[in-house]
Amino acid sequence: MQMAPVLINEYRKKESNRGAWTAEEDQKLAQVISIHGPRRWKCIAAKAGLNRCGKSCRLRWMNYLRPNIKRGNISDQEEDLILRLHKLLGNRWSLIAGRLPGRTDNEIKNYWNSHLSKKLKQIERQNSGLTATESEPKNPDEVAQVATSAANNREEGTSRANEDQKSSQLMIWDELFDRPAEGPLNLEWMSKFLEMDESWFYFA
DNA sequence: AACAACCTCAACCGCATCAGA
DNA sequence: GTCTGATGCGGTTGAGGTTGT
Repeated sequence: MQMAPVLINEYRKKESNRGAWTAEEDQKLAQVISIHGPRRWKCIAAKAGLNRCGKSCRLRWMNYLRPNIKRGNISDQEEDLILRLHKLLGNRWSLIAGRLPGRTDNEIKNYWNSHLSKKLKQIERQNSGLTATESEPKNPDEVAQVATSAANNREEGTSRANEDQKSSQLMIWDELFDRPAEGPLNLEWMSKFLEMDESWFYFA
């Protein structure tokens, strides 16, 4: 039996709450998760008395209520990292988010779609306006390097001690990132990269 | 002030994968 | 081996806010 779209929507509305979460719902959800832990989302939704599906509860927790969620603007360093990781991993947002503590895959995906994809397109357009020789990348990282040069420049204001520490860490960092450009992606390298401790990504 | 166009981001959807029965 | 429910992921949508005319 085929339902008209409007009827389907009405039916769904009666089934469960949809749309933005209220503070009350957040509170109920957080309370139940604090007792039972973040699993068995269907049960959690029922226990919290929320007229929401488990999936919706999970998403709300993962993207908003979870502790240590970092909210607010993406820093230059984070943007640099996203660009590099996206170049490496493609649209594997959860993997990228895994290397950015406190950031969610949804947040990074949104940031990419609204900011970075445009930024890259703009850079590509600029490059296409140059001569063939000028526009030819010096190495495969060029696009990301151009996009992040401003961020790197801003780092000049940091203290000397931090600079020394950064430069040594960046050498290793760059070595890791440069390696795949030399040839096909190396699985050993990839797994090494993905297992790296989060602290590698923050030089503060 | 009013409207349109654009932007941002929370939330939803469908599909794939995993784990347990 | 198969089924089923739970979970995770990436793509997409749409409401609300902002900016431009």
